[in-house]
Amino acid sequence: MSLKIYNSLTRQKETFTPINPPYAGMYVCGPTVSGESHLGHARPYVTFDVLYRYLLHNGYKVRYVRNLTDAGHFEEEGREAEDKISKKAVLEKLEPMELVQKYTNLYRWAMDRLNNLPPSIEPTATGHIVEQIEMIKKIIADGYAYEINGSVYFDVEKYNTDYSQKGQPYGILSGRVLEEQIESTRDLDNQDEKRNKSDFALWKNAPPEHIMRWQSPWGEGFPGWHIECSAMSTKYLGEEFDIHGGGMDLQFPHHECEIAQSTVCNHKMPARYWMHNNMITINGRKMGKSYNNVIKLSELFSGSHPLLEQPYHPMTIRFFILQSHYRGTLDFSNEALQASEKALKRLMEAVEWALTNWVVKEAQPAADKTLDGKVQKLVHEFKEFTDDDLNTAKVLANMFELVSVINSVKDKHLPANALASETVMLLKKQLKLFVEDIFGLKSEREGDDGKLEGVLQLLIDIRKEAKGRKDFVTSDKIRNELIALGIQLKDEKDGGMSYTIG
RNA sequence: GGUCCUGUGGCCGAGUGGCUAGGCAGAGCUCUGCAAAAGCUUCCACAGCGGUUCGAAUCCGCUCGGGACCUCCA
Repeated sequence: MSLKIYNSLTRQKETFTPINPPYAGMYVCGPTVSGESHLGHARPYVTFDVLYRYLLHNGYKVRYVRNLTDAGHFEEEGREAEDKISKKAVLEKLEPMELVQKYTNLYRWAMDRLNNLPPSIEPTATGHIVEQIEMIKKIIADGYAYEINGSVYFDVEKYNTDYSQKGQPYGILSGRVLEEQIESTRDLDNQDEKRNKSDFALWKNAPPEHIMRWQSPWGEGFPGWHIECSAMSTKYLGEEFDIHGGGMDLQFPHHECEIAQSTVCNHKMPARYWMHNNMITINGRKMGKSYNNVIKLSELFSGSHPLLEQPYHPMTIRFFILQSHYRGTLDFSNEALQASEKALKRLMEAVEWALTNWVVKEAQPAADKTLDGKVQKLVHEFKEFTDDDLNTAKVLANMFELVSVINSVKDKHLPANALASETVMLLKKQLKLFVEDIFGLKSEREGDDGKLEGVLQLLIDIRKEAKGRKDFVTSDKIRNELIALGIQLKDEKDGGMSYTIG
C-alpha cells in the first residue's frame, strides 16, 4: 500500500506519485511575519511537517519550501493602501526589516519548540522582488494583465474565458464559478482602477507613505498578494511540482490566484496535489483577529492569556493536533488540552519504558498467540493509517492500545514471554519510528545535565532505606516534598522506583 | 445573498452500510504500608423527523443547530 492524500483539486483521495521520483517537491504557504504566530498557525506547520517527515521516511528526496511573507499585504484591497508592515512599523517606531526580523525569529523559535523540522528553503518575498517583476512582465506580455496608474492587475475574466476552454476555469480549486462571484462580490472603495471586481493586483503603486517600495517598470511600488508564491514555487520547485499545502482559508482566493498566475506563465497547473488543513476553533469559532480570540504560541507555552488556565507544553500542542485528522476542524479548550497533556505523558512514558527496558530473549515464541497477533496487527496499521491521508488520529488510537500491553508487561500483569521476541522487536522499532521520527513527538522532559537525576537517585536511595526499616514518616516526607516540587515518585512492582517531572 | 462544510457519550475526537476507535473525566475492583502510577471491568453516543435497505452514526430527503469562504487570515 502506498500513500494516498486528499487532493482538494479533484476532491478525492489519490495515490501520491511524484513527477520525478525519487524527488518530491512540496510548497507550503508560510506566515506573514508582521506579527506573532498563533495556535492556528501551528496546525498547517505540524501537519505538513509530519507529511515531510513521512515522505523522507519513504525514501523521497524532498525539497520542502515554506515562504516567509515579509513584504506586507493590504489590510483590505482597494481601501487606503495600508501596508501592514509599514503601518505597524510606524506605530512601533521600528524599521520594517527590524520588525520582520523580530517576528521571523519568534516564528522560528516556535517552530523549533513544536519540533517542526526546518524546511529545505525558506524564501522571503522581499528577496524575490526581481522574480516577481519578471513574472508580472510575462503575464502582461501574454495579455492577461494590464497596467493602470502604476499598478498592474490580473485580468481574471479573460483568463477564465480562455482557460475554461482548456478545462481549467478560474475557480477550479475552490469550486467557485466566476459569474456568480461577480454578482456577489462586495462593493469596495477604489475599485474603479480595475476593469472587473474579480481582478486582483499583481503590483501596486506605492503611495508616498509606504516605506516598503521597489522600483519596477510601472514605477515605485510593491508586489500584490499572491505573486510571491507563484514566483518562488516556480523558482525552487519548477513549473510543475508535487504538493502545494496551506490552510483552508487560503484556498480562495490565494491559491486560486496562484494557479491563474502560474498557469499563464508556465502553461501548466503548478501543483499536482493541493492539500488544505482545516482550522482550529475556539468555542466553535475560528481563531482570527476579527474575533479577538487569538492565542499566540508564546502565550500558549507560557500560559499568559485570559483564556488559558495553565501553560501548555509545545509537545502537548503537537499531540493535540495529531489527535485529530487534519481536514477536520479542531476545537480548542483547556479541558481538551489538559486531556492531551495527560495522554501524551502516558504514551511517552510507556514508549520510553519499552525502548529502554523491554528486553527479550532471542527467538522466543509467543506464549499468547492471540495477543501476539493483535499486537502485530496494531503495529502494521501504523503505516496503513498514515498512508490513508495521514490519519494520525487512528495511529495514535492504536498506540494507546499498545500502551496497555506495554504497561501490563512492565507491571508483570502479563508474562515476559507473552509476545514473541520478533513481535517485541517490531513493536519497539515501529514505535520509535512513528512516535519520534514521523510524528515528531519527544518527551516533554527538558534536557538536564544529569545532576538532577543524580540528586533524585540519592533521594530515591534514602527513601528505599527508610522504607526498608518501615520508617514511613521519612519515606512519605521525601515523596510529599518532591510532589510539592512537581516531581512524582512511583513505587514499581519489583521494588524499584521511578519518577516523573511536571 | 452566493458557495461549501458540519452536528458522535460530561469534554476532545476517529469512524461512510453490519465487526459499535482512542484519549481525558466518572464508577468499581486489583496491586500497594499509604499514595501515585499501572492493569482489569464499567457507565454515558451517534441533532430531530421521514425514507432506502434484511440491516444505517454511516446513503437520500426535510427540519433545526453550528461553522467556513466570498475581505487580511493557518
